[in-house]
Amino acid sequence: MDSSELTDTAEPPFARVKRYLKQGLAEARWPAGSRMPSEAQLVAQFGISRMTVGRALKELQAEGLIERVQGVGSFAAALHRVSSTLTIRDVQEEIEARGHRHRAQVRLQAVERAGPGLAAQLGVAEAAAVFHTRIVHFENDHPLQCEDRYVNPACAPDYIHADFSRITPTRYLFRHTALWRAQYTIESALPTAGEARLLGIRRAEPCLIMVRRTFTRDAVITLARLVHPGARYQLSGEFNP
Amino acid sequence: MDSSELTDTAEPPFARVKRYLKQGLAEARWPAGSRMPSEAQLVAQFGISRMTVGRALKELQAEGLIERVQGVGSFAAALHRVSSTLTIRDVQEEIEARGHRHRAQVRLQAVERAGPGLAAQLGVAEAAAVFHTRIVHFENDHPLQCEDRYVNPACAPDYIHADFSRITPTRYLFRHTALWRAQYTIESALPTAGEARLLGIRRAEPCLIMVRRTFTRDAVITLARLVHPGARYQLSGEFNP
DNA sequence: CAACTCTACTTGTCTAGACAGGTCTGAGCA
DNA sequence: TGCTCAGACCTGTCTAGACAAGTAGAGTTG
Repeated sequence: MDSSELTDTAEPPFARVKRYLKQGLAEARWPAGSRMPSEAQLVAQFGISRMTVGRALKELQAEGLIERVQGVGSFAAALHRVSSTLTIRDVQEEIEARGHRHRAQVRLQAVERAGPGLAAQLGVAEAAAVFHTRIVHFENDHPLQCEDRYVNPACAPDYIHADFSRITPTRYLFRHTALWRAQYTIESALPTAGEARLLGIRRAEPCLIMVRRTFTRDAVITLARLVHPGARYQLSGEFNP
Repeated sequence: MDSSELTDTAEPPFARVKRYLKQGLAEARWPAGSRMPSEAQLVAQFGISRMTVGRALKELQAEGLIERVQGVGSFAAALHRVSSTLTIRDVQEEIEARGHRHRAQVRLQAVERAGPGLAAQLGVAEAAAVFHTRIVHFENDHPLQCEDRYVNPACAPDYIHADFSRITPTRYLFRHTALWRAQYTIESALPTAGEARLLGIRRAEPCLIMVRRTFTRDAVITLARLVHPGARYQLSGEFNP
């Protein structure tokens, strides 16, 4: 085996340029806000074409590591915000990924008339019919999530007939609607009396609550309130430039 | 003004291809998992070069909308996970972005000896000296965050002399260290007695707690516990493919 | 029937050059 | 002094073609 080919052959040119620049950024060779080498300089330095250098820079820009301004140059980003991708997964998938058993208990599946607040949030007429489900999700027979969900019948007319002990509403809606946009908020609060009962916890136990609204291109699909016992649930993630 | 140039002139070819594919995905013209048009087909359809089509597809892949397999083809992604970028901002920046006033109260700034647990988390020797600060951040004179932070002196030797009523620790560390990686967890829990006192809330009030560790390339910079009163703080975000 | 090979198709990457459009600076002019 | 404008330099985008490498299926061989 030739010892000369450690990173040479395997790594394509654009990746070499990226690695070179990333390393320089990590070592603060180009302090935040300062000017990075121009495309032309990198072309000369690495002996490759401008398209290839451009690709490396474009990807670094997409990762938020540098900022580029047409006509001016590329600059080391002030990493004043650490960002990472927060993935909102289907609760069943999440539980099974941990190697545990998922079970869902349907506590409510009904057609209701929308009150004024709900009608506004779902973008339907007041007193219009909406679907309402309340489902408790268990991880190895411990309640993990209480899912209270309203669905716009215009987007998923058969939602009310689905069997949610077999497929989660999230999965069902992914499969039967064209998702376009989603909004969420995450907060910490106490559960309602009903939620505490369904989750088998005391009313004083703090919960991580996520409220999510998803949209098609021009309508609201669903409004969901997901309540998790604080002691059993946490979001975690990583940032790795 | 010619009415014929609505989207033609302004939109570059690669963006047109992206828009075409995105729209098809949103309309479920290519259901999740199914085969998308190949590069060659798009080249013929749009009359542009393969590099340009490739760019459009590569960006859609980076956005998680499609999956590509060399030698096989491109496929509509099963959007089983809705993901969005969770940005962890400096608390001062966040408050000022809302147009409010930020004030910090330094309650502790000391050198301590690391206990076994802390030493392991910071990657220092047991009983080594570490910096410890506890700061309360106010938004318009309401306590918003209690920040309990340990810092590895090897990464920021002058941290202990900084004036944290003028600059937040987050900002200070961004400026004086080379950030490489960060980890966080978010959970809902009750504050400790001391935290409740500092935040001026009851011990029974749920809090959103973020624990963050940041790293240089080979050492831990800092371990921070950020406690927010649940009633006053929520994370929110959006997902927009 | 099983194993192999060959071929068509796909994505991954690169080149050398081109034009467009934005920014900055300094020279020349009023 | 202050204004304008040309040139230098930068990124943004595109082209036409090339080779590499992976997959799937058809056809061939043992």
